[in-house]
Parts: sequence; structure tokens; C-alpha cells
Amino acid sequence: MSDWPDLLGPVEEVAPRLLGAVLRHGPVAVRLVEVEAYGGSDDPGSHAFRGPTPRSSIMFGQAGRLYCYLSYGMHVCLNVVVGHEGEAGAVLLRAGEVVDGHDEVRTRRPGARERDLARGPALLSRALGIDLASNGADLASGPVRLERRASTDTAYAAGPRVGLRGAADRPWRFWVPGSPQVSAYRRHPRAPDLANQPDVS
DNA sequence: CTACCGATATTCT
DNA sequence: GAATATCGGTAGA
Repeated sequence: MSDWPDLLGPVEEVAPRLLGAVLRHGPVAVRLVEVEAYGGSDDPGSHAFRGPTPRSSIMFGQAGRLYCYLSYGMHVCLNVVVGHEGEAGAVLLRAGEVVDGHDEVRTRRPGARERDLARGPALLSRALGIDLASNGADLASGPVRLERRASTDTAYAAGPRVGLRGAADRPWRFWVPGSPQVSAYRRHPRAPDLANQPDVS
């Protein structure tokens, strides 16, 4: 396991080390090319910002488990829980490249363009066929597995997270430069302007 | 590529 | 009641 990332470090340091890792569920495997870090009480963009809730309590638990939640009431998003127990942390898996089970993914998403098969957090979970029943699964021994990545370190880029209102500019999104599967950056409609322009009253 | 819109669970006001 | 870690459709530059 010498080249497997240590999931107990700070979430913004753990997250980029997951790039290049492979997530497998049955016949389908996806190589991760885009992730985002989410923290605890110091991260206004995190589900754990205001402490544990029925949904977010798993973020405070053991590292190496799967956190699945429903986004906007309909899309499943996948996270790897990181950090020590009692401290919230999770890495949102935003996009990947299908490296196995291609035909299975095609039956789930007929007509999708090749690079779009797992381009976006909800599309990634759909490609893998993972739903909320897998929430809390152990990624080392369950049916959903995080497999060891290639031994070489993956080069990465960093920038602001997608679609957040709070802490919109914290550079906690990480991706593999040049990967066609990296999803397009979208700023939250009500996020404050980048250049702190005075308001027009 | 951009912009808007609707669907809708969990959480907060 | 309203916001949100999204997506797929449609429309337009």
C-alpha cells in the first residue's frame, strides 16, 4: 500500500492524491480525473459546516467510507470520507474516465457522448450504478471499491469549487490537466463577484 | 460555447 | 418558505 494516499491528512492535501485512482462497482470502473475537498466547521461550503445532521454525520466518521447524498432532490453524488474520526472531511468525486464496463455504462446512458459518460458528480454515480443504498460502504472491502492507483504521481491543477455560494473562491477543486472528462466550471448564480466591486445601490 | 428553466430531498429560516 | 456541492432539455450566439 505504499503508494496509496493517506486519507488521514488535511482534506485539501488528500483530495488531489485521489486523482488517478480507480473506483469500481461490479463490471464498471472509473479513473478519477476531478475531485473537490470539503471540510468541517471552517468550510461554509460543506454539508458539515453547521455540525452533524442525519445526512452529514458520516462525514465525521471513519475515513475510507463512502458518503452518498441526494443533490437537488434527485442526483446521487459520491464522496470519500477522509480525516480522523470526530473531524468532518470528505472528497467529492466529480468526474472520471470509464476504464472498464463500457457496455454496461452505455446501456445506462444511451446516446451520451463518450467524454460525458462520467463527466459531473451525478453522472459519475449513474455510470457506476451506485445509489443511496451504498451510503456508508467500506471502500476497502465492500462491493464499491477504491482501487490502488498507478504508481506514478498524477500531475494536477487546482481552482475554485463548482456551484458553491459560500467560500466560492477557496481553491479546493483539483483536476487532471487536459482531461476531456473534467466538467466545465460553473459559478453559483448568487456567489459574490470575484473582484470585490462595490454594490450598485 | 452561453443562458435559462424545471425537478425536488435535506436543511435552515 | 427558500436555498442548495446538479442535470438535461431547449434556445441562441
